[in-house]
Amino acid sequence: MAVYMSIAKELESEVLRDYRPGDYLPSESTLAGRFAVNRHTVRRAVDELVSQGLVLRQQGKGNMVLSRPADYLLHSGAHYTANVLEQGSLPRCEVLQSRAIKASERIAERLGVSCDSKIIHIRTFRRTDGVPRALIDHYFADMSWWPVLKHFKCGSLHAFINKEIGIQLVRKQTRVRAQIASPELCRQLQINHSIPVLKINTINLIKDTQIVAEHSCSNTRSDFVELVMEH
Amino acid sequence: MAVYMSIAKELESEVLRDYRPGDYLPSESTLAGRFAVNRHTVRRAVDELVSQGLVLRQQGKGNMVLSRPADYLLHSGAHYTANVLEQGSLPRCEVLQSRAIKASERIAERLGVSCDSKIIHIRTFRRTDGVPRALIDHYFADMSWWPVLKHFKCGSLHAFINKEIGIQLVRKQTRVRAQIASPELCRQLQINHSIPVLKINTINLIKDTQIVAEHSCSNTRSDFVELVMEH
DNA sequence: CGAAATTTGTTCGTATGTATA
DNA sequence: TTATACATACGAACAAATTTC
Repeated sequence: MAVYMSIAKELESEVLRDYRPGDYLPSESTLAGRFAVNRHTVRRAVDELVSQGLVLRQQGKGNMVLSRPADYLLHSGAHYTANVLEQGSLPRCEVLQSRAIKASERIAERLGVSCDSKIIHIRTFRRTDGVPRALIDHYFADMSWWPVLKHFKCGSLHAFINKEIGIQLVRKQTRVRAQIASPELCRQLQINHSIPVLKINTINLIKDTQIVAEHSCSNTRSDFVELVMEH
Repeated sequence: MAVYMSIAKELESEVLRDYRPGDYLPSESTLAGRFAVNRHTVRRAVDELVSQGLVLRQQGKGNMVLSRPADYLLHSGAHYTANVLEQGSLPRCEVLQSRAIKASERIAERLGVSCDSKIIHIRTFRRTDGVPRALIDHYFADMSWWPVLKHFKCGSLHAFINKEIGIQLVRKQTRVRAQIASPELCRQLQINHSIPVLKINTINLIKDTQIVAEHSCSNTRSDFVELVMEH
């Protein structure tokens, strides 16, 4: 095995055993001295920890140990299980943004409206137990809902629509993919860049019709969440 | 901007414009000559493409351009979409391993059998267009299927069961989560460690009964797969 | 089949730049 | 301002995997 790999493994086990989130590793020069290798070799080892999401590099400052990444959490069996159908219907969420916008090409296609049509965009944020869990963009095709929807502040969005507009939404399609989180999303979800996010896109119809009423796009951190579908 | 970054961007645009999946980049030495930098610098640039999932490093062989990765594909709308229902039913897969084993605690629970029961384990591997796509472990509760199942070599597993045993399997439950790929999985799926894998677990019943016949666990590379569910 | 050439992978050494304390 | 720590870049050498002859 390459020298840097064995150093990486040693550092990893030390970090897991002796360090707490927020602690700093010894400087790269110090580690190079300790392992009697060139600093490049230590850097390559630390690279491994960084790509595992265990450590954050900060120029001029040091290499900080992060809170436990995906792998460790998932094996703890303590993660949260979410039903894919519940997007938009969960009671606990807060509105980050609520506005009328012009539909982008992609959104317009999904909603089945013409490009540059005015649509409603509501961005919500969900946490459970104080932990940021998901950031969801909801798009609604029918601008006549705006006077009502703009007053939605928190709670269950679909329940709000049902109560205030008298319309029930049903899921037509769900698309799921996974990506590494963008820097912006990392900040918002308070995760390390190495933790994947589940991108869950839905299309919702007005019940008993084929009319597309809503398109939602969620970014859900994958380190605590497992999607469940009963067929 | 760092030199390696500008080289990375130049290479990225060239790859997207002039290369097709399976093509090889010029050797690192050649690129170093062309850009008049040290080979380390070119390597660092190629690292960027690798971590984007655009290029695959192969020692002794070269740096291969992969089929379009997440970002590009997702925006082009041209990426591969997989229906979550098709796990086990797709025609193209090869068997890596086929054996009778004792059920682990976790698997036994999912299959609804007692711990240490003998069960069937079949590991299959799926590629499309020559690109590794998923590695799937299938577990079957009924050992009486073994004399038949051990002869399954390739094709569609569920079609094989239907034909040879006369039993149709239907999906009961699907669970999806995302993780960073383990080093072993990286090798098998030929992906970089920074690309997440979708872990898709299913429970399948014998049609028209509540008997659990199969539990499958797939590891699917997420850089060009999107799961689609029609409700 | 085996040796040589090619290509990527690792490690050292050295130097300089940039961010932070 | 100075010292520390990480970031980038060059050069050299050898190892390991693959292809070519």
